[in-house]
Amino acid sequence: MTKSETAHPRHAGATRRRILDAALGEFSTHGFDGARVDRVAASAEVSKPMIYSYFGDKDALYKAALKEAYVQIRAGEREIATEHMDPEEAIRKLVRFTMEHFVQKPWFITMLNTENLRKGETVREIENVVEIQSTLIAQLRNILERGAAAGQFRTGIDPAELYVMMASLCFFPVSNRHTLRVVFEVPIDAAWLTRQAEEAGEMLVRYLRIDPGSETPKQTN
Amino acid sequence: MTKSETAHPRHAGATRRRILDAALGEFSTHGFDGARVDRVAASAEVSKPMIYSYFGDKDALYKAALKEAYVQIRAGEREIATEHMDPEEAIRKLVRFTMEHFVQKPWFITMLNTENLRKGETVREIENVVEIQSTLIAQLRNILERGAAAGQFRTGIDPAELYVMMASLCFFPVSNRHTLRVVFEVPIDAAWLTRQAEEAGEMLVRYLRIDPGSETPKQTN
Amino acid sequence: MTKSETAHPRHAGATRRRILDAALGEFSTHGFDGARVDRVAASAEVSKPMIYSYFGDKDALYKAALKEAYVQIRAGEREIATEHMDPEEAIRKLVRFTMEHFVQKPWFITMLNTENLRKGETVREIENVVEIQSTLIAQLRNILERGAAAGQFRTGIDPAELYVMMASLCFFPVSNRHTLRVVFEVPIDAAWLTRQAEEAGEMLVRYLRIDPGSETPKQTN
Amino acid sequence: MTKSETAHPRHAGATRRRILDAALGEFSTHGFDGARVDRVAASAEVSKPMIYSYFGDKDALYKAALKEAYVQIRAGEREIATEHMDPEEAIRKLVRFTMEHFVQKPWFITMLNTENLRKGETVREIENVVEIQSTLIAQLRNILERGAAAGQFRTGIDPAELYVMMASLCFFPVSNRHTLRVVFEVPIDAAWLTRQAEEAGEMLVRYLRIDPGSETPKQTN
DNA sequence: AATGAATGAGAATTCATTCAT
DNA sequence: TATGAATGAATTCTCATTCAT
Repeated sequence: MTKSETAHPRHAGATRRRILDAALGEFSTHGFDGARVDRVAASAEVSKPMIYSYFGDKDALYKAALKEAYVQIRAGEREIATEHMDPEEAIRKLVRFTMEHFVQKPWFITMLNTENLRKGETVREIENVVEIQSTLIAQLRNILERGAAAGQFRTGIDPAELYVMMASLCFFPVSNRHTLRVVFEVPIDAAWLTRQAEEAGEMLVRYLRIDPGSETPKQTN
Repeated sequence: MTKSETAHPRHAGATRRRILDAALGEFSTHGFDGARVDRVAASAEVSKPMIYSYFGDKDALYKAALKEAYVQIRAGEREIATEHMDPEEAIRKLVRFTMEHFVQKPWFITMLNTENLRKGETVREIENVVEIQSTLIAQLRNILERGAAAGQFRTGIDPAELYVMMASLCFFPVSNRHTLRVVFEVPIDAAWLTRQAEEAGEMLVRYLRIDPGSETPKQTN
Repeated sequence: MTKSETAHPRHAGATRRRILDAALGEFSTHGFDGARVDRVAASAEVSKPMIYSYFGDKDALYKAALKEAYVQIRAGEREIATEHMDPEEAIRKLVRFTMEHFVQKPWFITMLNTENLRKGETVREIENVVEIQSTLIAQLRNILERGAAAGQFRTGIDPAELYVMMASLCFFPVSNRHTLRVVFEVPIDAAWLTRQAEEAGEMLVRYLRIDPGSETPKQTN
Repeated sequence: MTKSETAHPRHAGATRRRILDAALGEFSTHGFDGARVDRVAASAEVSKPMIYSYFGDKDALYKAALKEAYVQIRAGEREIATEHMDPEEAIRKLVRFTMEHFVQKPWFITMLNTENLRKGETVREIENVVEIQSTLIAQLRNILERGAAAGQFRTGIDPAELYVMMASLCFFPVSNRHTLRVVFEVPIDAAWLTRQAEEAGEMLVRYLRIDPGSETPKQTN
């Protein structure tokens, strides 16, 4: 279905980049079916045939844009350094960072939503997806280990699951801000989200901390 | 249902229902732009002109489906009764319930994502949306008050914000299960989600509990 | 690739017919790749979507037109009756008829040429092609048998092969009239073709007649 | 080759040849409208602008390819020598040769079909087409004269018309082999065509031979 | 002489929507 | 109330052709 994204290895320069950026903007704004190749062309200031020449077809363009979304996000993630911070502080920092990331790069969230609506059909086809995996998980593992070693954190916490929790707390309010605003009249803006990130940090830290009374969380079920 | 805002309020009954159900299925499966009026007609076993006669146009059909999504979800929420439970246990129950809700009615999540991609343009137009607002928030308020009164929970927690946190923890792993599965190789299935709900409950309870050492969360930033 | 030509069993009437006739005209005039769906629509006086609704896609339309070409030709062939004629005369009549057929229905020749350029990919897909097989072969078989019984014709002649010879002699000068006219300055017109048919009849008859001197044709190879 | 009528007569040599061969292959395989300049370029291993530089445009390229088809075919025809053969044998040899020619150079047949679909618009424009006229006609004239002089053949046979008959018998089964195979289940392969050529030779010879009984063919119509 | 990059003008196909009955 | 038939306006994708170097 989708042609290779390396169909034109000779094409290198700026044109491909411009198309890719425009495509990322278009797909993240309108979803796959709502995206228009015409608009990508206009926005990239190239003719439509160039898009087909560089990328093959709409599916392939989408695939390239999706991969680009991951690549850009992961590139940003590589910036934060938490290795030498106090574990609790490191967790809070990661949450803040994640929230900011989602707020400042809203296309990432919409790309993920779009791709999940498509049941992940396209991510699956991206080679090396696993390799571009979040570095946050690695950082979380490190923090968890250091926190446990220092007697601050519980043991047995899976970093991937913790990552999902952290991402959840940041993703949802950003992703759903429009409906939340209307339906619950929650005034979601930058300040609200910043505050939410702090609370999420607090929540995660409390979740990780060794319970003064009992080492194992009591099961009330 | 109160007097409907649809174009042809004269229509009622089973046909309208079938169309609405079909539309909800279609929009939630394919998003707004990916949805096909033909498929709605086929799935509802009516002719296309009927849809136009009953609902006006695709936008109006979408609006009706979106409202229906909220209505159905809220109807489900009215079932849970937590008023007489232990506050901690009530929180856990609410989380479990929310997760199950999202898992069993996946169309709700995709409708919300679709609507947020559209920047909430349509929810805004739905009359009485605020009225169909989650009863969960009311329940949370009650639980928080009872917990605080009992000396178990901290005070000053906004129920709406707590609701967002709870929803976040349940929504994200379900909504993003396809990409999470591929990118992080997290084996998201029913069992995983159930476990995640338990952990989310634990997390929320710990977040709410009065901290033995310090009443107010320390700000390390 | 090609959708079923019975996609719209409810569509019956004149519209389908008009499209089919227009398509036959278009494909036979321009070949498959030169044919334009727009022109078919204009010529049939319907909108393009109707064509897609009735036939599926260009391939399927072509398939229907090709089948129609065979059907129409075979229908014409059913008219000639040679059963009770003198065998030699019957042969001559068949040749004359075939030539006239090709001259008066030139779309048949171009459809065959078009289909052969496509290596018969599409005829192969037409159900019951063999059944719409030329009735001429049956007639030839009958004539050959009667001629042989009457001691006029040689035996051992394969009717299909004889049919190919007869068709060859009529097909080629019509099919290639434009190039023949230019390259060999042969003035191919109705009269010329009529005369050619007479000569072809003579040729076939002489080919079939029992050789006065030797029963078996001498092999000089 | 005499001074070419192509747009850029300055070009010559191997590159032009490669393009021409590629074009002949492309046009004969796909027809005019189905032919792709890209494929010609790829197959000739030159860039597309080269093609335009050498030949002008697609029409001109087609024209050159068509002329080339005739030139190559006529070049082949010059090889056979029948001047000193027994007239009957010469006829048989010519038929065999023609059939082989068509079988081994199938691009000729498809080029002719393509050009006839275009109503000979392009042959007409080729300068000197008449000069590259089949040498077979000259040979046939010679054979007919010798045969008549020897009392073997009838007189009054037009060599051009005889050529058309001979060509018909060889052209049609090759040109239409795909449809014949499917529709009449005639197993057309090399052996079948060879046999057909023998029968065609027999047919032509019988057609030409002086009829012992009646000199002039009887007209029964 | 040669080509990588680029595009205008189509061409097939789709889809929300309406007409006629 | 109900629908089979029909279409205008896109939308994706292609292709002959040219530009710039």
